[in-house]
Order: sequence, then C-alpha cells, then structure tokens
Amino acid sequence: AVMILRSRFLDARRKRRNFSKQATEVLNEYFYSHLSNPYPSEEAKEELAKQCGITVSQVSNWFGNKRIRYKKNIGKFQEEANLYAMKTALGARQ
Amino acid sequence: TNSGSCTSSSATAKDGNASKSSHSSTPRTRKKRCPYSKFQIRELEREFFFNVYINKEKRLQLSRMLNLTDRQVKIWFQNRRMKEKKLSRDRLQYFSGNPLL
DNA sequence: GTCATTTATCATGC
DNA sequence: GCATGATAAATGAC
Repeated sequence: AVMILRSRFLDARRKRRNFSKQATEVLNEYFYSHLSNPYPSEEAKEELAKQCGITVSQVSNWFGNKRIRYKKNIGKFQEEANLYAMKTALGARQ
Repeated sequence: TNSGSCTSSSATAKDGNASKSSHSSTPRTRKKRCPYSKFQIRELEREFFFNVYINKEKRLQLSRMLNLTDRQVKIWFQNRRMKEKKLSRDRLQYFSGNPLL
C-alpha cells in the first residue's frame, strides 16, 4: 500500500491536471485587479490556495506563468482583462 | 540530446565579462537557459548524493569534467537544494492527512 | 548561503 | 495544434 501511494505521488507530480473553472476564476480576479503589481504576498498566496483548493506552490506557479505570458502578449489577454475588470467593477457596486 | 548549441565551446576561461560597459544601453544579455545533458545531470546528481554542499576544489573539477563554468555548477547545487526542500514539503503534505493507512 | 523570480522548456490536456 | 501547469537554468535581492 505504501508503494502504491509512493508511486502515485511520484508520477502525480508531472502529470498535469487543469485547475477547476472556479479556481482559475479566483486567480484571474486577483491578477487583473492587481495588474499594476501582480505579486501576491505569502499570506495572500495562502488565502488564494485555500480558496482554490490548490497548494501555495501551485499558486506561485500560476502567477509566474501568468505574468510572463501576459507580458509577452498583452493583446491576447485584452479581452480577458476587460472581462475581469468589468466583473470587479460590478462587484464593487454592491 | 542536443550537442552543438549549449555545450559552452568557447568562453571556458572567462565567462560573463564585458558586463561592465556601463554605457546607458547595454541590455547585458541574460544567458539563455540551456538544459543540461543526461550525462551532466547524472554526474551532478552523483556528487549531490555524497554531499549537498560542494567545495571549491570539487566544483572546479566537476565543471571541467562537464564542460560547465564554476558559476553554473554552483548555481546548479543551489537550485538542487531548493528542489530537495520542495520535494520534502510536497511529500509531507501528500502523506499527511491521508485517510489511508 | 537562501529564496522569490524570470525565462525557456517539458509534458500533458483537449 | 496550442493552452496550461510544472520543472529546469539563470538572475538578483538580501
């Protein structure tokens, strides 16, 4: 049984699984509402991890990938940026 | 896998010089990330197994054998220690709170 | 030295 | 076929 767990752990690391829709939603909300400084603190990372049901390392990975891929092609993310800007604006109204 | 591009043919003696030019616009090219070969990784891992911290002599010896710079070997050990720490964290998290066993 | 990060690369999902 | 998450070199703050 231990071997089963161990093997599952070993190949569960690089076996990629997409995050849930809600998790991506939460991460994107934070990213686009902090677009001028998209560097969450350690506490913020822990909170995001809890909300998304992922680890802090996964949160760090997500922000690292997001920052550089956004910087590399801002145009491609423009629509997404507008979407979340709208969403946060609506949320702030109530 | 690869052979020609990254194997640091030149610049064995002095690397990373010319960084001094201090004139306003020298983007001082960040060294392109080049994955190490299986052989290089094996030897680095072998040494890492014996001692997580490498001393200067072994570092020089290893860098010559693997055709890497001292700096590259030094940084590899730093990154490798960080990797080991993260593996420990992941293992702990994975096996903790496990309903099985 | 550690450690968060940048960047390219890898491996997978779909 | 790219999107996406994870990992591997490389840099810099401290």
